[in-house]
Amino acid sequence: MSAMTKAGEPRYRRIAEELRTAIADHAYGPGGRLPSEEALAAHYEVSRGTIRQALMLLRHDGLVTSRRGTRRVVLHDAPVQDFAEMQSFARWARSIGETPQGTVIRQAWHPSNPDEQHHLRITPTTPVLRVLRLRHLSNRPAMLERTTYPEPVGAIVEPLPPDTVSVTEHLERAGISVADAEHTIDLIRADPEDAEHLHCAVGDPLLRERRRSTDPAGIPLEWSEDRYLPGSIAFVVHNSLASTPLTRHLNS
Amino acid sequence: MSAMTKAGEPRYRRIAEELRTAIADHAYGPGGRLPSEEALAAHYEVSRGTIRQALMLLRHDGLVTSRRGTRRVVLHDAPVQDFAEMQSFARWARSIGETPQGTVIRQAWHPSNPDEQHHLRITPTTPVLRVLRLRHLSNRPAMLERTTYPEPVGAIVEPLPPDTVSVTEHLERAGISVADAEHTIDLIRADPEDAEHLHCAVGDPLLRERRRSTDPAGIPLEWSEDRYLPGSIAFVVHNSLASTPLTRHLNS
DNA sequence: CAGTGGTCTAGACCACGGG
DNA sequence: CCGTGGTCTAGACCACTGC
Repeated sequence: MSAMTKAGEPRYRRIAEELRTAIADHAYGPGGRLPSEEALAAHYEVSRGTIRQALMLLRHDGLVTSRRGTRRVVLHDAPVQDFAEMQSFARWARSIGETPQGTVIRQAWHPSNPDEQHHLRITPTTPVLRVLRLRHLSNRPAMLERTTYPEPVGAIVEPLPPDTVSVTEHLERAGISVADAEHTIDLIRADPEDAEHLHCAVGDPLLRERRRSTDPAGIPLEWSEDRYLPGSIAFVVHNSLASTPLTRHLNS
Repeated sequence: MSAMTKAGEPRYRRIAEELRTAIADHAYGPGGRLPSEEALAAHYEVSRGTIRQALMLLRHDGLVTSRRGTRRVVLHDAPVQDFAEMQSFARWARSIGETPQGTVIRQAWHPSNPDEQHHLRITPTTPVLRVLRLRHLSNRPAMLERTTYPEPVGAIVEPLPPDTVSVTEHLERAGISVADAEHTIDLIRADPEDAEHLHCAVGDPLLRERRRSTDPAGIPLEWSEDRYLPGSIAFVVHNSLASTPLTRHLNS
């Protein structure tokens, strides 16, 4: 929504946007049927292939079904949350009407440990920047973030003011953008450090999200372990036969 | 791996499978570069479009990168877990070498409550089948599952023996298959019923997964709330600019 | 049976990366 | 500058759904 449709955007993305809006405006459903691909192609004056690309986006977002033989069916209303919002705590907070804050508690360069070497795919000799950051949601502590950056990214993060609200947005301005991320979600107990900063008791349960982000070339940009106070957050995943990004693992 | 390449499978899927195997055999990387689309098209004797469909699959699984201007780069080794395994507790358990078990504790038809009506998209008058099921992993209690089925599915589930290991597989045999699912993951405290069956204390933290599954036409097949003992499980999500199924929500 | 989405082809041009 | 992937076209045939 908002931002005028950018001219530089590929045609199929703009069409997907229009369809999203139409669906959000209940032009078809839910439960309603979309026009056929043929009809959409005629309407937008593009080839069927382009329409299919647009529909693929809606499909992966769980907005419409797709079955051979039948018109596409509109599912529930749009969740409308994008990659940028998942990637950035600050952006997410703003999108739900909360005020994000961040405070760096500790930050220093260290020789990387084996765990970091594995996740960031670096060699043992390389130093990394470790940052401990407390995140607030509208003045209440919500999450404690332990992030490790490899050298080039760390060099950009290090000089930022300790109360920087969005590190991600600074990195983007520096030309560093995230293309992929892998998240592991489980439950953990607060250690003394967690307890101190999140104002909870040692041993209290926390929701843990470990995350590795990579750039478009597949080079790791950060390895982070975030611990959320319970009650403040839930993670929502959509998956389908078409794309299955969610897996279940034994905690080891 | 294993199963002979089915002839009925579309060409691009078979190619994706071959590429997966090649990657798993470290034919290129990790860090290595895939042949160009042009070269792959020539090798498999298909058009570039078909190759791109195959590569799209690997892309969504986070197996390879893709950037204009450069060859695709192989990322980490294959996670190899598919939709079927995420959808079925029994299949997942077997895939990690554990023995799954299930016991129905309670099962009965009820008039649907507003929550169920919303998630299953049914009218207030429709009855639903509520099932309380305890899941074991190699003889240890691992998860307590509260599932609600709408009428047609419930009618199939009801007569199953209480110790049925895989309900999903029975449904498939009856021609009912899941195409989409939405999962919400958060943290919750054990209530007396949880505590009794999971052999934990009331108030102990549990990892909760709420799930709605729908069939290819978008019709809800089940609404379930699963509570896992901590330490036994983690959820892993992969997302990218290309597809973002993961979102973060305020718990309300 | 007609209509629809799934697969596939053989081209084309462009935007970007890296030498 | 060249090679690469990203976008797009205009066709074709098939598999399936639902009448």
